[in-house]
Amino acid sequence: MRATIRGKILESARRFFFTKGYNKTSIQNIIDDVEIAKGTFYHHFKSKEQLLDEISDIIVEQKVAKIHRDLEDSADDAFTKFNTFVNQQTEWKLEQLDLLYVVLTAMYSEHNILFQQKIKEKNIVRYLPILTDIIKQGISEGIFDTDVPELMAELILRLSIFWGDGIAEIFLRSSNYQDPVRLIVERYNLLLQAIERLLDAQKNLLGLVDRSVIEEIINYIREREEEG
Amino acid sequence: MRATIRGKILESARRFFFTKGYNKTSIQNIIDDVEIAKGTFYHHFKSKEQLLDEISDIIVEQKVAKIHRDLEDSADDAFTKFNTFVNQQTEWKLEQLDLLYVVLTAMYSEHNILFQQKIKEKNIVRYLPILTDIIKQGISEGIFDTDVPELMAELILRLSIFWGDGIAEIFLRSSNYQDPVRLIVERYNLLLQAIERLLDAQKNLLGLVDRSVIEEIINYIREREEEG
DNA sequence: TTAAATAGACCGACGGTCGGTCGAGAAAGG
DNA sequence: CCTTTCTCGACCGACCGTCGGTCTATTTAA
Repeated sequence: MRATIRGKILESARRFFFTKGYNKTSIQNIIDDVEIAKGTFYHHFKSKEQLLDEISDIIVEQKVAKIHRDLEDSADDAFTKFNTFVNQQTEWKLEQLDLLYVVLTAMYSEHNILFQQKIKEKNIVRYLPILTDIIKQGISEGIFDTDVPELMAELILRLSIFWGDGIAEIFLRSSNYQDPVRLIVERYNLLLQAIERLLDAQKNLLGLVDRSVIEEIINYIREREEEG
Repeated sequence: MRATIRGKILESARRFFFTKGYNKTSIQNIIDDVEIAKGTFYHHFKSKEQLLDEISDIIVEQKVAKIHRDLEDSADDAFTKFNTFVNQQTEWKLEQLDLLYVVLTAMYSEHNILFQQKIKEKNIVRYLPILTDIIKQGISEGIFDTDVPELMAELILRLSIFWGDGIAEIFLRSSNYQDPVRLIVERYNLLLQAIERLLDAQKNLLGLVDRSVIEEIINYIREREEEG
């Protein structure tokens, strides 16, 4: 599949979007990289934005597929499932630590807002049923309490995503802060505490943050910055 | 101020951004409208983005100034101040009902994501100290409870803003829903309930939603849509 | 006289279009 | 069964209009 022209375009564009940003990536960049002509590109994609849509779809679908794999046939209680759900979000960051700084920089630049937004929207749509199920299970197990599980799931998703923006900003400007690790841990913990309160959770969700993980990431970013 | 070329440019651009969107508004549109030449524009603004920055500044500052006026020298308790703070956000919508549909459509189109984001960021920065003060007052009055008032204020702001996106979407697609008013009231109330839980509020913040207000807005939008 | 303001021709880069080439495989003819 | 003809669509790249932005000349006002 990746051997086809279409696949090569997607692959190349994805790399460009993640390193240069969507706006800053020109169709010319992509066709030079894949070594095809303008017309060939527009034979396969009707517009630059269609390309963006397909790529953001692929990214979200890959993540969702992994969550489903992690959760399927699980006999875990809602509390454990919730942790699986949360941890899955940070796993990628560690696996791809060498890419994280570049990706975060590109993702949160002004040239990538559309890409960012597409992924956010798709994340909400795809994660919503998963989180809703977990919350409903938690209600029936008596550890969560809310009248509107689906709406509350959406609220928590939106909060987490938008809150994540603030955390990413600290990552990116970590050299501007005295103790970025503390700030991030503080923020991360507050999010968990907030979710606890929102779900009226009977079990403690806190203590999930692995401080050393955040230190590792920050140190990595610091090194990268020193290198230039 | 509005008689100067600079003021006219800002005024014209603001109108274009709110009706056509930032991306779709060309410098040519603006200079044709104000009847000046390219060079004149670039004498006053170094880039299109600087224009966007100034306009989003103006918008946010106007709203913040009004909140400050509403809250200054107030002897109200935190609960009342919180209501003032919340209501201020919906007042504008009613005052400018004739513009609301156009503005919402433009604001939430893909051609205006940057504008949207700039305003959101500036909203957070400028509202944060105001909300923080209210929460701190509430803590000292014993009606709110949180260890980190400032962080919690930021979290609530981010949540409200991102949640507002979801509500705006329903407004815009209200003809697709059986009962958009119910959906919006439901969502609005959930936000208030969420804030209550986040602040561990001792007083009830609910019941603040004026259902008739939302009905009025929806009906107005419906009429507009029927007109074409 | 000089500095600020205004003008508009001009530039390169961009996303997107369009007429056209060309080779593989189906269809038709022997 | 082989050969010729025809059809299809992947691929090409010159070209277009639009855009944000620059530059230099001219006007205006202090």
